[in-house]
Amino acid sequence: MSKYAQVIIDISHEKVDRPFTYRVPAELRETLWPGSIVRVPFGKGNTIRQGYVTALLDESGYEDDQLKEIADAVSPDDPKKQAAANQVALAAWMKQQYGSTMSAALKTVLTTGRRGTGKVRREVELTASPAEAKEALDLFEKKHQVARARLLLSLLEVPRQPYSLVTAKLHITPQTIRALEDKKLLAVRESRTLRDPVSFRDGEAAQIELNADQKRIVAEVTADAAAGKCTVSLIHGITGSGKTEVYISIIRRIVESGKAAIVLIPEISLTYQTLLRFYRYFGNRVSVVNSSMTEAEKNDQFERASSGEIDVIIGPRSALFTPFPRIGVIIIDEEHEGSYKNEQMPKYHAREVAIRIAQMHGAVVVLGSATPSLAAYDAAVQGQYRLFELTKRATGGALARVSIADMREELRAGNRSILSRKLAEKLGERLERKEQTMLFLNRRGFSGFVSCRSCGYVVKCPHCDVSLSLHRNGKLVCHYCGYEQPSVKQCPECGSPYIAGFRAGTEQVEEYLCAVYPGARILRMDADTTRRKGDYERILSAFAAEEADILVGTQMIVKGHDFPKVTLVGILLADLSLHAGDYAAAEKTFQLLTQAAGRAGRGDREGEVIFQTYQPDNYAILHAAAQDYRGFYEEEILYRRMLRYPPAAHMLAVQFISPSEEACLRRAGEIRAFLDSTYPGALVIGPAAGQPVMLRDQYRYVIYIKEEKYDKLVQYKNGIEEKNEADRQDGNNAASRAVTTQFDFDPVNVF
DNA sequence: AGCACGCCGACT
DNA sequence: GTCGGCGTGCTC
Repeated sequence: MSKYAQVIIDISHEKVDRPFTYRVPAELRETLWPGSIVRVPFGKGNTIRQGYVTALLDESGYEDDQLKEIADAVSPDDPKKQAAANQVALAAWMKQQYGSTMSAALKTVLTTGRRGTGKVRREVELTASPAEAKEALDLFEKKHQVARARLLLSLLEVPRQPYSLVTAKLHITPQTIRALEDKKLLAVRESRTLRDPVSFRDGEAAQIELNADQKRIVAEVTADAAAGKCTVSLIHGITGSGKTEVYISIIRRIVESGKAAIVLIPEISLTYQTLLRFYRYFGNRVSVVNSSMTEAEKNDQFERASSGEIDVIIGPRSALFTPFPRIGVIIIDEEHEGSYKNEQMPKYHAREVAIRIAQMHGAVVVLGSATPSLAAYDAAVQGQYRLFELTKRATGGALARVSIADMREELRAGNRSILSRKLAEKLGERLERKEQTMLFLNRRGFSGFVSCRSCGYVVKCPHCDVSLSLHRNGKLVCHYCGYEQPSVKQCPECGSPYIAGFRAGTEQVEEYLCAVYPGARILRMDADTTRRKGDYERILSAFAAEEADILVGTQMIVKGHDFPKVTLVGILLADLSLHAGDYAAAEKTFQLLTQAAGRAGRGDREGEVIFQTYQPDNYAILHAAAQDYRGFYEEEILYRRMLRYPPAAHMLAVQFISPSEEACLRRAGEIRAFLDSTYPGALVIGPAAGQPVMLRDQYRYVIYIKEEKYDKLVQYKNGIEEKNEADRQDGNNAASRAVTTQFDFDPVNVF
């Protein structure tokens, strides 16, 4: 019905990345909708270009003769085009929901080479011989043709360069490239092939045996899917309870009904074994994307998906945007993982976007985890998601025995070493019995909190109830509100002088172990020892092959492989992740401890787990030791409700980034004042310094807003965007131009 | 991204 | 002067 349409032109350039208003011809008024692909005249020459309708309007705000008319619409029943249009509508939603530019949202959603016929990779290649090129270069320099000379000189150094790099970094216009192309000095190459990343195949269509609990989940989820109900199901299943079999069974039914499936897995966690399982059931109808693939390779998989060549895609976060014509189910494995939150600009959460996509396609969403995120579990408890519990190990076998070692007592007894007496004793036994041990240092989120080694007291922010972080300047700082106080010399609780920041490194642990157990074979795994590609797999498979007795590492040892010979797992300092200085520290700790505990006793022998801690009464540690998720949830949700942290409320981080600290801080203050005066009811915190305050020569400050309703936060975000725009128009506000604003809804990492 | 316009040095 | 190339700005 609408007479006007907002159209984003299909040109991937920031300068034209804004909606343009066009008149809608009468014959298209019924068929256009947001997300339609149209062809429009654009620019001085009125060249016909593809565009995406983002909104329909009744009023344009322009005179009719100022506007051009849409030429035509791309056939809306072409499934490929429809998939692309869906992606654009999704991008529009993400822009609104997460506060990014439309170009960033489109870039995320559409990936590269979206032109159908695909200019996947354009490269400029020097075709002339060096002698010819030098001759031409001399000529250009003599004629003061600086752009041509610059390009040729650069190509003499690196003969083959990406087209985009040449135009962007070298400031070369396409005309210059074309001119040199005409002179036969260079050529523009385009490459595009569809590769299949899967190099193995076996046609074995194995049968899956499901127990009653698993069958129930499959039946209920597929019934929802068949009925077109867009439900979200959370499978809370302990390690080894057979979640993958459930996923595969659900996908099989969905695929039989002619729809596609997306399986999200955390970055790097896809093991070869899991992949093999999927291939066994879906053969060449399944594909993978991962971070080690090139853009072109990933794009090929997306192409295969949109043309109906495959039904199932497995991949990280970004696999969400696979342009299947009809999606039936989206599965998110290890749903609690932090890598589902995008840290780039639109800072979206895969869970939320998956639900949105499912609504667009009439699909179901399945979340699975042994330690669900509080957000997902709370939604399930509230009745927004279906909740399924898998409490039995499908393979049988008992859970490990967990005990807690009180490090305060060790200090009292004069033991100042890294290992408690109990862990040292058990470790000795394992070495004697030729069994393996994993020692785990949960440094994730470690931010230098200060605690008392005598009584376990931790210095916290009086306003935010999170641990204060010790900074280089000796001050204790809150990550949320910026509160500062000098460090303490004596424990305010018990008066002990043994109060200090922790220094913790896997290297020190390794050295210590070498000294105490000279005969033991020790492997270390952390960021240092896994620099190069393949290091990660190599260390884990060496340990699996029993080439070492002890594996010391950070959280990266918690995931992946099964080690049947591991009968002892020691968490060296459970407190480390407990005081990360963000509200989710207890949740992350519970997850890490539970997963680490799950590493012990995967074989036929019973496993043992020891948590070392200065806070043996902490609820996250106690519930993890008891392997009681529900108990942990009940207690943690109270804390979140009390302090209005997600998921009890929502939080928006407004981040300010600028090369000038003064401008950055001033802008943060201005926005804070703007929020206080425009939205008097809003709970605004900060500004606080980013962590670290300077990154890549840019200063970073942040303010937080807490609010019950997510929609309210979106309103505040829109308000800030409008103010930025208004200040920019005024031109007299330097801060609004020199300072970039970014939004992060329900942040998972401190900024 | 691609097109027009205006500026600037080189040469009839 | 004018020719031609390069940078800049604009595109509903």
